[in-house]
Amino acid sequence: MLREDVTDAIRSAVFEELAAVGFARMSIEGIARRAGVGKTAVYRRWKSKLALVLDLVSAVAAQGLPVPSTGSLYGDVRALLEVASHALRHPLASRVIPDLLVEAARHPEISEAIKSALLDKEKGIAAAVVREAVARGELPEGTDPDRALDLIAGPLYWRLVVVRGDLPAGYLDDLATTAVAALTRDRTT
Amino acid sequence: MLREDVTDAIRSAVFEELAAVGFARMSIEGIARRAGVGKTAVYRRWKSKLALVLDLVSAVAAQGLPVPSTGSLYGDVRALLEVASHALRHPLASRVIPDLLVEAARHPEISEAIKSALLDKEKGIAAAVVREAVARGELPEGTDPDRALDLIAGPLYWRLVVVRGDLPAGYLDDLATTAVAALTRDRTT
DNA sequence: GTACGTCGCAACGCAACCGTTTCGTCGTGA
DNA sequence: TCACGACGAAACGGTTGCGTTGCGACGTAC
Repeated sequence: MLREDVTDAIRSAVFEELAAVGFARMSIEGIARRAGVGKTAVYRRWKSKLALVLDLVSAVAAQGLPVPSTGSLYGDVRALLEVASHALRHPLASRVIPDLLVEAARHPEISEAIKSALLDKEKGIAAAVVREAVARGELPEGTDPDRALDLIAGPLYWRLVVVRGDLPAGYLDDLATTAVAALTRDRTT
Repeated sequence: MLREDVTDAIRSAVFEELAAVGFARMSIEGIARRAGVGKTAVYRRWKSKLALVLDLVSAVAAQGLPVPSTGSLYGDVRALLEVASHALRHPLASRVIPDLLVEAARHPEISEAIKSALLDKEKGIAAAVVREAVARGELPEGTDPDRALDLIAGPLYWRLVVVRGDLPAGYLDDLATTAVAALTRDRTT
């Protein structure tokens, strides 16, 4: 019977190592060292570096993302931004997420895992938020949820991850207001 | 006298290698191999992998970014999106840029280089576009150019780089219209 | 035509990591 | 009490890249 505390230590080490050096530089030896564990213990559980990371991603996926339902489009969007901004400012996650997104361009398995663990769920959430807003009459029928996600998540990701700028007080409120206005506005001209 | 054709071959190889395997996995041996050149030729010119990349980035920076001046805010924004979408869909640049942006989080020198070669220039362009729009009366005084850049570049970067989705016909027009509307709208409530 | 510097190539010793195997220890279940 | 299996540690041979060195070939400037 594999010891669960060892398994947990390895999982944490993978996360930390991923944040520290990135997927490309991450090594099994480094993970075992960080976890205070023999390489044997790692290889007994996973067969490769890739398998370790895929396991980590699907573990994150399993815990799911909260689906906001505040009763208003603004409230839902604001809640989405709140959650996303926390993730993108988490000291470890803020390094791991962009790193894996970039690696996904080179590894189909990572791409697939990230897609089903994160992007598809976000798309689903956006779709749900849009659907409810349409039902409430806040948005016109036929509103494109993918475009909605671009407008909601894009500016935040750009600022926090790409530019790595700060988040002034009230900025999330402003982004939410802006996104709602952009979605509400008739897409004419 | 160093042979210029060799220098050029190395520079190209760095760019291609960066796109193929990323900064983390890139090796001097791989670059020399790809350039069809001895390691000696590389070390005679640059002292490390980092120096090679910094040189590449500042070479890109030197050629500068076009500053749009179409006479209207929409025209300028649309032109910005056009240029950015080309860069982010270029088969090599679309891999190199996100990779270096992520590496920048780990290497202050890369961060600094990218910042002065790309981000600061983009901010400058956004500032110029906003300034002219204010002068024309299209935007209110005190419009935040950083926020403007978030709203213009964020959705596009999210779609092309993060989600790696497609770009439907008319999408850039729509993004430009949306961004202009978001900027124009009085930022109340 | 001679001298110099760059060229590609190959080899150097060193370090890190690969994935595997062996070993002695320890904890648990039968 | 005993057997079994997971544990950490260490070593294995092999691969890759490091940064350096020595080599003979080539080309150009003087």
